[in-house]
Amino acid sequence: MTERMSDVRVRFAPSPTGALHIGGLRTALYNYLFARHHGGAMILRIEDTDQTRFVPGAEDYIKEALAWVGIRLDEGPDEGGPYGPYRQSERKSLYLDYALDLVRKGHAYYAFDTPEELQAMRDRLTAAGVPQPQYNSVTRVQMRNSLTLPPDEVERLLASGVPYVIRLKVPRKEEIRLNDLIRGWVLVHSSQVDDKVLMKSDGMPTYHLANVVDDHLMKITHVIRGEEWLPSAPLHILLYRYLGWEDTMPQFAHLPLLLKPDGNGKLSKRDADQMGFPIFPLDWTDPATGEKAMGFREAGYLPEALVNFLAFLGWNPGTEQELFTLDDLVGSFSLERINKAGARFDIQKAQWYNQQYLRRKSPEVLAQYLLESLATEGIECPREKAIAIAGLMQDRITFPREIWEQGKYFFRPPDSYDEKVASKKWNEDAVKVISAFSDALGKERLTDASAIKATWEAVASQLGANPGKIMQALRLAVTGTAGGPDLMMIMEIIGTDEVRSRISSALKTLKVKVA
RNA sequence: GCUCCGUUCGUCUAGGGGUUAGGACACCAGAUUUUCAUUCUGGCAACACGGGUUCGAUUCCCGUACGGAGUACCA
Repeated sequence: MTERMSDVRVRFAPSPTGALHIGGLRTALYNYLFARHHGGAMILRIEDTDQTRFVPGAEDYIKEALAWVGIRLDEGPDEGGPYGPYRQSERKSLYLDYALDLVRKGHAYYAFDTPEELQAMRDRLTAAGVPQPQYNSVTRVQMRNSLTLPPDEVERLLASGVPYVIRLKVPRKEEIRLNDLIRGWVLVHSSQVDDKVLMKSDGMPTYHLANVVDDHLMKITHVIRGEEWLPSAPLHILLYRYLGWEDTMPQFAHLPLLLKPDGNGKLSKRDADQMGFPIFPLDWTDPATGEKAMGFREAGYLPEALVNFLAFLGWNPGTEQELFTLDDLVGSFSLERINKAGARFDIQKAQWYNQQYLRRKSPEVLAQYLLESLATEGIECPREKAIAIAGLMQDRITFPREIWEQGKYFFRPPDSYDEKVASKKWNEDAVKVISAFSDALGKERLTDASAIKATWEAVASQLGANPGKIMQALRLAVTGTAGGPDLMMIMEIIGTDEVRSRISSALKTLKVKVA
């Protein structure tokens, strides 16, 4: 199954126009899972045919994001491979021949219309009541192209170097069928498809041509991409047919979209900003505007949690198992179990996954996160101590940084005290026992939690108090807060001298409530 | 508008002609914990609507509604 080599070849083909969207990451993930499950190849192809939208750094960002979540590439711009280059801009010279081949066969034609002329056509038709004017089998006869112009005029224009595009000549009446692996048979009438531009006037191919040519040349067997491509899939079918590649055409699988958490529509950066969660895998700063966006990595999400969460947005194994590592997913994945309907993005589920994977980490690994937080705070801490703290905090946190955020008292005396607890628990009894406890600590040199606990209980019972009842007051004095891990362990870690100093401060600061 | 795609608890989903419609997240309650968190137990909560087909439909078919995508010399 997973180890067998096969001829399955899939590709993830993003456009380097900015940070990789989380939906794009999921598409990459599904491609990867499918490839690995079948022992096939995973290819990265950069689709940078739009020079106006190119964003420096975007390609590196994409690669780093894929690497972060554990998606390994078999072929790509960096990996190389037998079908390179893997950047479309570097394949530019390839595409024109295929477009010309289509022209020769009568399936494509030159069009010389200027943007103004196109706009005029649309305006005219809109005014005449056509809601969405298209350049197609009926309108092309009124435009300036090699189907309407005399041949010698076409020759002259081509030779004169005026800008032109090559358009696909879509038949007027034809049914185009597509057997989508997720949706089944999809039927589209060719009258709904317009004469798409194949070659732009700058000499670059459009997505449609480049995509089909490259998928064919790279021997792609399965095209797994977002549902937004479904409407143009019939066009691609036509292209394969006219290019003579229908026999080896890849199979298509159009993935359901990731939707906004509430409301409706595609998940967007704006939603993420408003609701305070990331939408990009890694932090991203737009080089043009300087605008920053938060990443899942920097927000404290573990890659295995993101992967598990993303995989389950639109796919499930059909069992009740919820936790899947990347390798588990590779083993269980199948296109048949992908849903048809779009999935709302629920960040709470992502947080739950994060918690689960955080629990599974060793305290040693978690301590590393703590040490990083401490370094930025300028606090030094022995590794052993960090490990002990990480172990205590492990199952009460959702993000690694919370070890520090919720456990500052391990390193600093409280700068304030929880008022609710103070007013409820800081009473004469408590003060009496806590002072006596502090004195007792001063006489002995206790270094472990159980000895400290024994002392606490002894002092309390000597004074006729219930050690449990006034424990909260002690916790308040030592940590300033109401919650946290076992107090005795906390005191062991910070040491009894520090405990005594904190008790003394608390005794001075906190007022005893007069009954 | 038009074309295509979709619709099971609030969310992610399982299921599938006869089920007490299952799980997870979230939420609520109880237990445990000196506290918080964890953990455990329990609870709330769904087949969009209308027609068919059928002994029987949430499941199949057709409509309707609602939602999504596409409709560029962007991908």
